Amino acid sequence: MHDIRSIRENPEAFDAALARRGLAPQAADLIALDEERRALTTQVQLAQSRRNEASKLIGAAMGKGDKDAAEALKAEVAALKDEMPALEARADELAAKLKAALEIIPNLPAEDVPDGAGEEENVEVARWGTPRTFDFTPKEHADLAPALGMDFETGARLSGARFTFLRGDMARLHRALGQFMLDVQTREHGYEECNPPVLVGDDAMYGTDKLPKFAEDSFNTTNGRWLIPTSEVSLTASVMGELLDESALPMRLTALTLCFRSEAGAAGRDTRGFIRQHQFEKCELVSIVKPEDSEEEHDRMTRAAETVLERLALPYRKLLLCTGDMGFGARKTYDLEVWLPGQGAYREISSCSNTGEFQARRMNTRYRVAGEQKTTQFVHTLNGSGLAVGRTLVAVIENCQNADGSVSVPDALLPYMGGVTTLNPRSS
RNA sequence: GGAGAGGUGGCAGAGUGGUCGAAUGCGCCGCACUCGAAAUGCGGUUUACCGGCAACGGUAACGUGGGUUCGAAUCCCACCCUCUCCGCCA
Repeated sequence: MHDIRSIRENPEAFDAALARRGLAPQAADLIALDEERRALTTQVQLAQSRRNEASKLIGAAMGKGDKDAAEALKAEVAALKDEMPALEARADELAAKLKAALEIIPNLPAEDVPDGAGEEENVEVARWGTPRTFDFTPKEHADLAPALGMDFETGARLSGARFTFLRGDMARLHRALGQFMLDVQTREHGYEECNPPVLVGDDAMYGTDKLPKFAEDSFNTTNGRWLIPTSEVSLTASVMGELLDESALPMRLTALTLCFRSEAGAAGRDTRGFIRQHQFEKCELVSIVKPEDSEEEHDRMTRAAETVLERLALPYRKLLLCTGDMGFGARKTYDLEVWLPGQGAYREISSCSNTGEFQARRMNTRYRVAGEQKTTQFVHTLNGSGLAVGRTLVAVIENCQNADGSVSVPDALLPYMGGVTTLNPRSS
């Protein structure tokens, strides 16, 4: 959510930033709306002020037993009350209109974000690991994994397309990945392990900028709750509406949860395999920090995600997203893409974003600043995947496959596998 | 799901129609006393919005939303949440 005051103070900068996102200028319209709103607000407040004043006088007059004076004042207030509801309604309407306009405008890109129209213009900033050379033709996971317990048919039969049923060592490997990620983030990077609700109310979704614009991307229950598209929602909104003490920051939270996405806008994309599911697990990282710390925290968080890939010996590259490919709430985003030898391509496995105060404004999450004239300030929030478990499973399968169709368990996961070192094709 | 109690400032906790943004205590900040500290004393200490260069003035907020009233933390209605007991249940 944008601050109308900063738009008012610097409309050119606002429009210029929107232009970098490929959006038309809006500052003039917003400011006009806001001016009208403020004028109305002042009128309403003046009327209220007069009403309050008269009411106090009525009390005083009645105390003195001056009934006539009290009645005269009552008549004056009654007249005032005839015109007030219309003014108030108009002021509320304008405020709602302004809010409706502001809440669907995406965050402004940070200065160092490259301009670009789409993913082709993202900038690769780092590359780690060397893709393995195979002495056989590596298979795609969708071909290899069914024999190892990744049961697409049963998933589809139970729930439809984009659902998968994992069995045996495949299910265990999936679990091992999740546990491993959680352990790395909690033990090595100082994130607090959380186990949040995956069903949340409108406020949590709104606060993390998933509503109102992206309602169709998530599943919504019949009694008005939402299945979280990512535990970014639960973790970030855990501080919704709070006035935090400065000593509570930085707050670093992680959770391994199911995530649910309708994939409404992805019809036909990645329909095969385990890459794009309606339900998947993700180890999420969320940081709540002071504004001056968010840039550095963004790098730290991205490193925390990279660490998991490096421990698993999975080659990856790091992209700085261009303005045209960034998500709605982000002011700057790094994507990590893992190498998939079966597909012969790098595929997104993590996305780490700094939203600045964009979400904090929506959630109304502030902290107390010691010794400042302005005593409260919005926090900055960041979120990142550390990592998406399902896609990591895909990456392990493709990178660690053997000629006989088996998959070797990465060393880092052995402590979690109860003696299983290789996933072997089932005989049936 | 049923019955009862309750939701007030950073925390605890008064307040049942006007002078209440709200007593008191704790916490926090400043000052005094002290070599220093503790204790004690004095003063200060909610947030958002509107107007104003500012000083400051105004409006709103006592779980949320409506209503009654000249006037609501206080009365009425609905909803949400918490606690206790019962029922059910992983």
